[in-house]
Amino acid sequence: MKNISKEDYLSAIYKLRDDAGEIKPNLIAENLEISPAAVTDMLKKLSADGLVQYRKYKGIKLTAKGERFAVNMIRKHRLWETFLYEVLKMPWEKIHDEAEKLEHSSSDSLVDKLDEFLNYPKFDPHGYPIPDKNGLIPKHKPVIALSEMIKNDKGVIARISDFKSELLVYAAKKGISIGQKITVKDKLEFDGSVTIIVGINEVSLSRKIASSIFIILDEQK
Amino acid sequence: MKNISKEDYLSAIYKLRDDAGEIKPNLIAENLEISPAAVTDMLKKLSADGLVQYRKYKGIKLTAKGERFAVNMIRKHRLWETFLYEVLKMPWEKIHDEAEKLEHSSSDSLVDKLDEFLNYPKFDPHGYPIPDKNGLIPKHKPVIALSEMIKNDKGVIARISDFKSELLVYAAKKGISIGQKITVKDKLEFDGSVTIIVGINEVSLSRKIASSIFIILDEQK
DNA sequence: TTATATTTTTAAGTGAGCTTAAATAATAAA
DNA sequence: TTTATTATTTAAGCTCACTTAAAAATATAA
Repeated sequence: MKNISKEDYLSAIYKLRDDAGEIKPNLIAENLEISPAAVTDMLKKLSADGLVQYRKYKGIKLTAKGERFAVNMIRKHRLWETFLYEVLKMPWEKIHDEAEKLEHSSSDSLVDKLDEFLNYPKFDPHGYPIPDKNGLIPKHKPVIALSEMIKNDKGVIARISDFKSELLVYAAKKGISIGQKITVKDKLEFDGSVTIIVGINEVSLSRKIASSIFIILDEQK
Repeated sequence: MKNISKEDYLSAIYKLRDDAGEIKPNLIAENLEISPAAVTDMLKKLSADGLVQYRKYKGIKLTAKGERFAVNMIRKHRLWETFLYEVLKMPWEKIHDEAEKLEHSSSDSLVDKLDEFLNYPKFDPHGYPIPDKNGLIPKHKPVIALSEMIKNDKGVIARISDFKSELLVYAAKKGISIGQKITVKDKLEFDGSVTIIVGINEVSLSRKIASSIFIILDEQK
């Protein structure tokens, strides 16, 4: 496995697949910003390598081997993000793209050393769990998208999608960060936007943004 | 400049060029382990990009722009080596190859942060100088290859070539490391091998190995 | 100086991962 | 169920950094 490109496909499949563990070629194409034809091509190769289960026109699934590769890439990615943020103090919104490159350029043994140096962190700076060297993924308490919460719900911010760095800059500006307590003050059915109280601030967020922020709900009394 | 391959050519030219700053295509080909034809191809592209001065059948030189790129790559390489060795405690002989990959996958701003975190080191673990962010290269006291020393010469080990990891493992086993004091006990003209005293040990080294170890000579009394 | 050897360049071709365009299969709507 | 729409695959072709083999230039030796 010397190939950056295959690694990207496996990570993408892992991250984008549905609850049944399946995914359609188109979704991969959109996500990696390449043509569907390129995806078909690569799926044949990944299938030949025993990394995905692929039959023409059917949903695609990772094999156990493909899953191990994908989890390992995600481990590398999240450890590098943690390092860049916690140790090098790089800006929050830049670490995703840098880690994206580094994950392809570091051996397992290097990443294990990094894990040790960071003292085996369980979550990355965006709140995503970091698989350990055996592929075990730490469990959060269950989270719910902010967009799914209703008026007067309270909770703690657990995860913010790192897909768009814009979002991260915006969130930081509004005082939204992992571990913050929030309360839903209002929700508009009309456009799905929510108003929350975070710290001393009141912040309104569009449905799209709210669906990228995940919350651990407070226990019900 | 998104291209790993061009970066490799520039670093190689920088490292291998002669005292006049020139290099022959063949040397690049040998070093990168590719065909001379591939080198000709790439030289045309590098020349078109204004990175090397190239005319058919003539010696090759870096332009000022090419030099800046090369020095920047070397800065990245040596900072990553320092990090891997000093911080992650990776084995000495592995850091070169890991850094080789990382140097292509890290932005200037990431590497500047790394430099800061490492507290602006001046030399890497093999004793090579680390260019600063402006491309300035720290000066050692002048060094001489161990193979050039004569009987009874004394000095301090300043640099060990990191080209072959085998050499590094061997050197470590013999107690040879940066900063150690040595004395040349004997030198055989016959095969160029030298016997040195390092710490409490007496070690014999072939001419080839001795030519990869560089020494700061003691001041003459 | 001429002959020989070596180095470098040119020419033609390869594989990987992409592209666009056309063909085919699956899905959704009438 | 038929038709229209959308998703996927096939086919042909591109670019990049390489390869091998042959041709041309340069360097070395007789």
